[in-house]
Amino acid sequence: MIDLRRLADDEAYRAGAVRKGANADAVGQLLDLESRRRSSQSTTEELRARQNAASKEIGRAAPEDRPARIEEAGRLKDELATAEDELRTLADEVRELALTIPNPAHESVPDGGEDDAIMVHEVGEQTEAPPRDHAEYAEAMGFIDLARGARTSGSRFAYLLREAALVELALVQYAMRTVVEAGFVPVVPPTLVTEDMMVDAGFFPTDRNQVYELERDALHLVGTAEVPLAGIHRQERLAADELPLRYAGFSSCFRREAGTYGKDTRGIFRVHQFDKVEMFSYVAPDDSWDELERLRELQETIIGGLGLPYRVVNIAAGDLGAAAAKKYDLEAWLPSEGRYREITSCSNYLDFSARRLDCRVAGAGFAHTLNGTACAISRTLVFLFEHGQQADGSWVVPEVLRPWTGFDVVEPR
RNA sequence: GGAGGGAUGGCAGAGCGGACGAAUGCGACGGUCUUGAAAACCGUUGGGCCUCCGGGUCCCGUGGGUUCGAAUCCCACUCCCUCCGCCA
Repeated sequence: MIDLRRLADDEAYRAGAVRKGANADAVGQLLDLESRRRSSQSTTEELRARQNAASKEIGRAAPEDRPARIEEAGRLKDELATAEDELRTLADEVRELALTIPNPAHESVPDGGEDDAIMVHEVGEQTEAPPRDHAEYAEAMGFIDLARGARTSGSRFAYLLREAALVELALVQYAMRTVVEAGFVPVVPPTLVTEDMMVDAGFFPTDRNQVYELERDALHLVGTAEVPLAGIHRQERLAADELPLRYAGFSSCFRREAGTYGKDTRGIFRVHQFDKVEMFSYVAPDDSWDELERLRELQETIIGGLGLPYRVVNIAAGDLGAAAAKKYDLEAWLPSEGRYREITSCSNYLDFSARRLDCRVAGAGFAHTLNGTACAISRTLVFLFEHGQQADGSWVVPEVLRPWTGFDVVEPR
């Protein structure tokens, strides 16, 4: 949720919102509504004060004086009801509009859209395309079965089989261990959440059509563990000395991928269901920019540790999600496409999400929240399938995963 | 799925239409006393929002309702506990 007071007072903040794609007219309309709401609140509270005082006097008054006083208080009550209706209407309008205003981009975020990200740095070599892309190779190896996945659940669902299923589990262990050693509390969170939780975590109303909904039970399948991790300290007051609080959630993730028809249709690059280890930090307001760099470094440790070449990019304002003030993507090199593709990302939400979550730091306003991917398993497998392919068709397991897989190489089939 | 019981301040727990933002105890903080500590005694001790900075307002699980007035009465919902059934 946008900081309305700051939106009114701070020109740079307002400009940051517009850089993110907020409609300047909508911002103006919102500020106007909010100022009317405030004045309506003052009027209403003044009326209520009079009504409260009148009622209290009745309790003190002599019995014979009461009827007249009750009548007078009744008149005030009607007047108050009108003012309350007006206030409620204004408050609803403010809230509805405020939810559509994105978190302003930080000054270090470049202008523009998808193609305007700035490269921060690059690690490893851009290798040549392997004989087979990940989809073809993984099907040939019996690692994934897309046809049967489609028969069971429709397009963009896959079976993960044989050694690949074990590698998936190894990736979970590897990512989880790395972040737990960095101080994150391991969590297996709920993956079905309420409507309120979706709103407070910042996904509704903006990303509603990406989310699977269980209408009968009024629950939603999360697209990322970020949602339930954001819920851990919802409506809580955190002590400054217990911060930062860092959590690593392992969960399945469900995404409708509406509007992506025809995009990334091969293999398991983009699927409706996948597993992911997600990092989430609650920090004091002054610490969030340092924390963003820390998340990025951890991601580099994890992706670099797997031996994947990658680069880090600073995402442009127009390509940021509503809640992010800044976002880094780690893009790994995908040999079959001859380009870098997103493998993880991390964002600083500042107090944007915490305001909706009503998560505060005692004496320091709202907490700042950040999140980042530790490892999105299916997506990571795509890269590992391509980079691990050998000339003889065998597939080599990254060294860091071997303690969990129990095998080093898978012979060609 | 069925039947009961419950939800009040950091915690425990009273209050069940009128000076209740809320007794009391514990805890925490400050002070007196003490070489220091404990004990004892005294005092302080939730938060949100608005503000013409005087103050005002809202919060006793949540949302409605009754009333001049609700922690207290009514309705709905949520969560927790106990028992029965079912189940991984």
